[in-house]
Formats: sequence, C-alpha cells, structure tokens
Amino acid sequence: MSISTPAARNGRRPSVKDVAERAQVSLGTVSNVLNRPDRVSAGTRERVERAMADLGFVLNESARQLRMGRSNTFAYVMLDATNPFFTDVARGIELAAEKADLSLFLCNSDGRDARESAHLAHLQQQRVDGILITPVDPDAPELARITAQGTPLVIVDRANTAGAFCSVTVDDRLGGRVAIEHLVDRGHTRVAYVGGPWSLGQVRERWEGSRAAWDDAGLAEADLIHVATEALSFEEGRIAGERIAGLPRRSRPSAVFCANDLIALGLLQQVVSTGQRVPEDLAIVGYDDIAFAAGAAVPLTSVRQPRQSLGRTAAELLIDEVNNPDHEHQQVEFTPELIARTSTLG
Amino acid sequence: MSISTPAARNGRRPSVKDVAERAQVSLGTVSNVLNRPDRVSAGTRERVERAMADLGFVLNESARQLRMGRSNTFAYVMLDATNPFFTDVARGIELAAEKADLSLFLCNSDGRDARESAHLAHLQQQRVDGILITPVDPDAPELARITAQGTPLVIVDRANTAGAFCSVTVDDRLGGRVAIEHLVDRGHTRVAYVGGPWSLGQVRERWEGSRAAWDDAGLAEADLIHVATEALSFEEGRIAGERIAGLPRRSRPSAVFCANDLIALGLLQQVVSTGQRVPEDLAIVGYDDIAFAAGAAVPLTSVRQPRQSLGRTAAELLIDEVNNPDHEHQQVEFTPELIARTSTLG
DNA sequence: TGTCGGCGTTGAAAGGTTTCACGTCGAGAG
DNA sequence: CTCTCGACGTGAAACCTTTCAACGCCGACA
Repeated sequence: MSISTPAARNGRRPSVKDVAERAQVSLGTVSNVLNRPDRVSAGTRERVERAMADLGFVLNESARQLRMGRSNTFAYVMLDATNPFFTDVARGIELAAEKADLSLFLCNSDGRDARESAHLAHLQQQRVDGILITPVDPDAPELARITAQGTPLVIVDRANTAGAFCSVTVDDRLGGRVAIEHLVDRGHTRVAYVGGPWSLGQVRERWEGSRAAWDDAGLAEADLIHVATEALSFEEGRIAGERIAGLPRRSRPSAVFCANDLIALGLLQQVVSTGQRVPEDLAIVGYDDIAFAAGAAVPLTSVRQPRQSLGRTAAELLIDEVNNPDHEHQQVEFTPELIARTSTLG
Repeated sequence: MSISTPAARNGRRPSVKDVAERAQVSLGTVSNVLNRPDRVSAGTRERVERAMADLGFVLNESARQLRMGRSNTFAYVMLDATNPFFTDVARGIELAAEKADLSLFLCNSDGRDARESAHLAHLQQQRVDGILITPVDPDAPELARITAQGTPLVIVDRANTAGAFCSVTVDDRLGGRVAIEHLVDRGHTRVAYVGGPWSLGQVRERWEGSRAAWDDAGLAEADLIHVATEALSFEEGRIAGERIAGLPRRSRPSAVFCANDLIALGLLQQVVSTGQRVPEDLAIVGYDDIAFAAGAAVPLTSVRQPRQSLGRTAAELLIDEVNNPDHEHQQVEFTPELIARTSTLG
C-alpha cells in the first residue's frame, strides 16, 4: 500500500468536515450531497463528490446512527449456525431483509445461554432496529426486557407462552405425530425417540406429539422409549446409535424417530457402518428434511419444515413491527409434512 | 408489556445523563461506574447502578464508538453461509474472537459481487475493527481500497496475488493433485473434474493440480474432462450427475473428482438413485471432508481441510494486525489430506 | 424601482459517550 | 494550625453526522 493513502497520512479518517473544506462548501452541503442530492446544484455536487473520492471518505455510521436513532440493521441470533436448518432459515431472512434494504447480521448462540445473552446485549447496544432469534428459552425474562427497552424482537421456530412477541413456528406436536403415525402404519410396535437436550422446546414438543400419537394408536406406553442426547448434532446421533446397539435384544426398538436430521444422519451412519440394514433392522425418521437427508446412505424419511418461508415470514413480521405504529403481535404457525423415503419404506 | 416500561413512557431511551440525574451524580461519574468502577466509592457506585436498573439503561454503542473510534467487533463475510465448510471456518473464527473479547458479525455474500460490496461498505461504515473475508475475487481492487482506508482485512481460503493482505489458505493445487493421484492409483484412466464457476480460485486451482498430476501420470490429456457447474451446491451436483449419465457410453468417465463435497454428495445421490453402484460404476472423490461426507449413501472419499484451524488462524492474524504496530503480512498455507473411504475403495 | 418566490447554501444545535484537567474534602504529617 | 496528599467527583470538550431555520441571490412581476 502506498504510504500516501489518506488514512496513512495522519491516522485520522476524513470526515464530512474535511470534505467540506476541500470542496469549499459548508458541512451541511456535504450532508445534502449524501442524503438529498437533488437539492444540490450539479456543479457543487460534482465538486463534493470529487473531494470525497480524493480523500477516501467513508461515512461514519456510528455518528449517523447516533443522530438518527436507527441503524437500518436487523440481526438474527441463531441457535446453531452449523445446522443447515438454521442456515436455510437465515437465508430466508436475508432475502427479505435485502428486499427491504436492511442489513442483516448473523450471530451464533451455539445453544448456550451465556453466549446468547452476550450477543443480545451487544445488539441492543448497537441499536439494531430489530432482532430475530431462535432462543434457548422463549420464556426467558431477558427477551421481554429487550422489547420493553424498545428493541422489537421476533421469535423464530419457537413461541412465547404468553404471546408477548411475534413468532413463527412449525407445529412440532403435529410433526411428532405424523412421524409416529407413519411408523405405526408401517407396523412398528417398539420405537425410540432420540433427542435432547430436554431444555429445547422443539425436542419436548416433538416428543409430546409422538406420545399422543402412540397413545391414540393404543400401544403400550412403555414401548415408546426415549434416548437422550446432549445436543442435536451429527456426533450425538452416532453416540445414540451405539447406545441403541448396546441395548439387550428384547428391548431394542425396530424404529427410531430422531428430533432432527443431524441426529438421524449420525445415527444412520453408525448403524450402517456396523452392518445393520436400514430399514429392515432399524427404520429411521428424521426431522427438518435438510438437503442432505435425501442424499444419505439410505435416503432419509423426514418431517419437512418450510425453512426459508419461516425466515421470510419472521422478517416480514419484524418489518411490520418496526414500521407500523398499530402493529399487533401475531403467532404464525406452519404445518410440517412427512416425506417418506427408503429409511422407512425399504 | 406493561405501559409503564421506561421506553414506553416517553419514547426516548434513558442516557447516562438521565442516570446521572436520578443518582444525583455527574455525568462523568456514571461513565466511571461503567468503565473504571474501582475509581468510584462503593456507595456512589451502588446508587448509580440502582438508577441504571430502575431506568432500564442500555449503553448506546454508537455514541461510545463515535467517541472511542473503535468497536471491538470483527466481521466475517462468508462466500456461502449454507455450505458447512464455511460455517465450520466461521466457528473457528468465532472461538478465537470470543477468546479475545471481540464480537463477531457474520455476513453472507452468497457468491455475489454486489452483495459482497454492499456488506463491505456497510461494515466499513460501521467501523468494525477488522474484516475477515472469503472473497469472490481476492484481487478485486475494492479490497485494497478498504485496507488503504484503514480497516485491516484478512483473506480466508484465498490469497491475494500480490501478497497485499494476510491470508490463510489450504494448498488447493496439492489437494487436486492428491485426489487425482489417488484415482490414478486405483486404476482410473478416464476421469471427470466436476466444478464451477470458473471465477472461483478454489475451482481453478484444484483443476490445475488435477491436470498436473494427470500429466505426471503420463495419461492422455483428453481423458481428464471438465464438467462445469454453476455453483458449488448439492443441487448442481445432482444436475452434473445427470449430465454424466447422459454421456455416450464410450466417453463416460469411471471416476469423478468434485470441487467440493456438496457437489459430490448431490452427484452421489443422483447416481445411486438411478441404480448405479459406487464405486464400481463410478468412483467419487469430494473436497472439504465436511461432516456429512462420512455419512453419505456411500461414505465419501474426500480431501480434508483443517476448517476450524483455518478460521482460528485467520482471526489470530487479524488480531495481530489490529494490535501490533509492527505487524507484517503473512501468507499461511495449510496442507490438505486425502481421506479415503468407500466411494473410491469399493 | 421595489417586492416576492424559489433555489442553493449556510451554520449552529443536537444526539450520547469518554476523557481529562480541575475542584473539594478530610485525614495525616509536621 | 497549616500544609500536603489522596480519594472522589465534576463538567466541559470532542467525536461526526443530520436537520432546520435563516440567509443571500436571482429573475420575474407589478
């Protein structure tokens, strides 16, 4: 880099004042060029623009925000940025935000309370115009505090019990139900539900739907077992696979329903690698229908969620909340859909 | 929400001034409580803290930044946020940033020049302390402009031809070479390289490495063919699979080397779903060794890159560039490693 | 010739924080 | 009793932008 670059010359970045000076106009005029170019005569405008280019002027967004009180930025706090489900949701948000001329920052809470809090505090301090979040706990008082302090917040893939926020969800109980009904239809009478941690509402509700469907089918309560995992990850799926393989033959299930596809894929890999056949020895149902589900060792039956629509809708709700003075909170719920593939059909 | 929340009461958020007033102290003292609590007597500190809590005070980061000139924030502009390779890299960055008490914003350029520019401009205006980026084009003059204007920038998974930035890469030519050498060792004499768009350096260099290895093996140039894709995505892999299946029998390759795992997995799925056997009818090598590679329909041979280390190292270089006055640009290069699995071993 | 409207430009105020040179007060030393 | 010093606390300045009331100027019109 040349030593004569503007920033290198004196360590201070050029401000509108510097531009004004060089262009022989007042401060206000530079600002006009930036924000209402039509109010400025062509000659002056040109002079100012030349000065900006010469100096390498970059507008200071902090100062603008301070003055304007808004940032034209949304943020999405993801529960797990390495899970394709959430990156697809994020993409839906990004597209909607882009259309509305908003920037979007992504943050990853990694499923940890502490990291989530840190991100939220930081975003609030940054004065983002609104926050989208898939929270660790949708009823955490912290979320209410944030809206109370003036930052609108929309919950994605969860809902607040009291309906205190806009939220967009997919009916997880129904998702659990259709998965289990499918397995019951296929003749399974002993099934494991694989998922955790229990603190995640998604995990609980899919389980509740499963249990309800199981009861409705008149099957014995004890024959729907729960295999707990520490996280909704590929690796945890593999571990769960080992645990199931280790069960005494009599109590081993003939099918598993996994709380998400990452677990299902990890479990599938473990099962296949030990020479068992899917679905003959063990049928598997996943959840999310991420792109990899169809391409797995055995194409995976999964409960599909409208991932991108989820994100888009959430962003639209947030935009409304920010702009529309008589906005009212809405709880939008999508319907999941079972996609049956080889892992249960054989 | 109760109507009596601080923000609802008058539409303006409480500032240090309001806190000072309520706590009966001066402005400066509030700031001291925030930044040098030890300089404030216990009683005063307590009074100020109580006032903050009562008012629901949230520090205005824009104002602080404006005053301080730095933001304690890094940003990573990803080439494709839905590609697990990049989310793993991002995770490496995040961990290093967290350790250094920096916030990290993720942005997704989605492989598009325009989106990348928009993000960069915005980040520069936000005065982030540094930018990490996997660029569409590492030699774009825009990148040089950004550092010239005072924002340090580190390139991830690419390198600038002129060495004008710190960068962290994995030797893509070598990666291409080991992939092809492996296939040649397995006896393949007609191979397709599947990847695109050509504008991506990763795609070009893996091809160059492949070609060099192919020549070194003394095989006919015409027998290493190139099947172009529009993107490094699962879907494009599926399409490429159809194109290959559509080739006349004589010119069909016995193995493919895909520019990344997403393509390989998409292609694998297409191939398996049409009843062909892998590797007997078609051997497949991928690139990246993402977590899903091992769990695919047929466990995928792939060229492994140290994804998380890549991110961590890049972040460390950037931290040095920001803090160390006599920082010198470095080009760090990691070595890829072939992980052989069923998709080539049978 | 005097008035008026409109256009282009100006300059100061405001927005919330940090910093720093300065007060103030009380205690301990001489 | 005075002086010094440390511990606490103060208030103004600075950071950079946007906004807005006001101003100067010009041509048009009465």
